[in-house]
Amino acid sequence: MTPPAPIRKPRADSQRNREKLLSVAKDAFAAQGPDVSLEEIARRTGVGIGTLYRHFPNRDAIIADVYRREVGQLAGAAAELLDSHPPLDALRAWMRLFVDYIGAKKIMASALNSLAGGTTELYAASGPLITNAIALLLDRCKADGAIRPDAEPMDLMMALVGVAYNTSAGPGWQAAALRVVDILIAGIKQMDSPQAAL
Amino acid sequence: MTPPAPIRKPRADSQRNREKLLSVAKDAFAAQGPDVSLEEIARRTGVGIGTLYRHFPNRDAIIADVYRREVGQLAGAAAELLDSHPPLDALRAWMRLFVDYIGAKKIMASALNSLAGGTTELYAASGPLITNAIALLLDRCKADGAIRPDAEPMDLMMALVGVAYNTSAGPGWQAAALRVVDILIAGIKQMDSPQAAL
DNA sequence: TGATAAACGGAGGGTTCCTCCGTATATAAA
DNA sequence: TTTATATACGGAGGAACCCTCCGTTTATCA
Repeated sequence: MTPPAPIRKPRADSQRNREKLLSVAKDAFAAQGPDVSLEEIARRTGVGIGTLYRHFPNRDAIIADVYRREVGQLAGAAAELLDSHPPLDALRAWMRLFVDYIGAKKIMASALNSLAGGTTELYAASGPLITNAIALLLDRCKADGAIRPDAEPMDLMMALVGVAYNTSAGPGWQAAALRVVDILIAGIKQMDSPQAAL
Repeated sequence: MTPPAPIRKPRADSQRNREKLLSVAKDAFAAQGPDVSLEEIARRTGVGIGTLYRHFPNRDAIIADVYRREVGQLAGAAAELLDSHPPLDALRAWMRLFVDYIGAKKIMASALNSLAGGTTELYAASGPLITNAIALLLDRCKADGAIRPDAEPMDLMMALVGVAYNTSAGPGWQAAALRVVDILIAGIKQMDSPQAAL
């Protein structure tokens, strides 16, 4: 099906530029939110605006690429936590991690948010990663009988995004975020399981 | 302190235009999100861009005004529900209402979200209304012993915004939203109260 | 009916988005 | 090495948008 492999090596300058653009964009987005001027990013990177647009056809594309890796790390943490903690603890720990992580980078929150808004491309890039991570955690918890069997990954995801987004709001947000995580945990516990009484 | 009351009646055309701008803006925001062109709004309204800017010094101002009333209605519903339902039921019903209501108008979600993001003016306009509504509901529930006494209004608010924002995402979002509401309700129930067993 | 404070409208300067295309260069073949 | 060319680069430029400024119009009040 694939036509004979392309003959040429990708040009080195191209790769370099792409890399550097992503790095600059990451900082810019983190510092100024998702509305930074793309021309600004190109300028700071030291390339022409045309170069930026050749690598990333539009703003969403660059956002998606920027935070694909980050989301990957977050998703990876789920498996690690499960290795070292009982399922329910792992779930709680991961949820806190999620809130911290996303809260620190608002772009990601608005990206995850836009799950709804039509910019599906963004979600398509990283949504499944997160969903799978949550699903993994939930499945283990269910296997343990620690949580109700009808809990859906997306349910938690939706709530967490909201919490993460409002993170860093005022003083006390951190405590608030932890409280919400605990409320969610309490809410999905299996009510008639032994642990529920805790 | 106030200087002698102004002598002139406000001009009729001014009020008319302001009203019409708000109405058009409301539809435009609902249909296209918070990034609609203000010139477009002025155009559709049939006034010059200058007129729009005289009435609303910037985009945030117009958003704030547009959704101030809506939020007011939502807040009012809390009291009504409390009149006709037991506290916990009222709370659940109101939360569902919140999700539906905000979900239908993305602007409001992103406005509420921006609670965090620095655009505090937006939140200042309507945030307290919502917070008070939730506080009222929670207080009644606490008085009944139906929920844990440490539940904070903002906690629920944060989670709800996330759910609302992702509302209308894919098929099944509605069911998902209801599930999350129930998870939250379960999470804030007073565990050792009589109702908890339900 | 006039005077005038108030409101209107839109031109215009600045910024950003994204496209297009002539120029430069890294790669591969000679 | 040299040459040919596919590939990438850079930035000018048209369109849309933001918001300001100010000359013109008009609703109010005497």
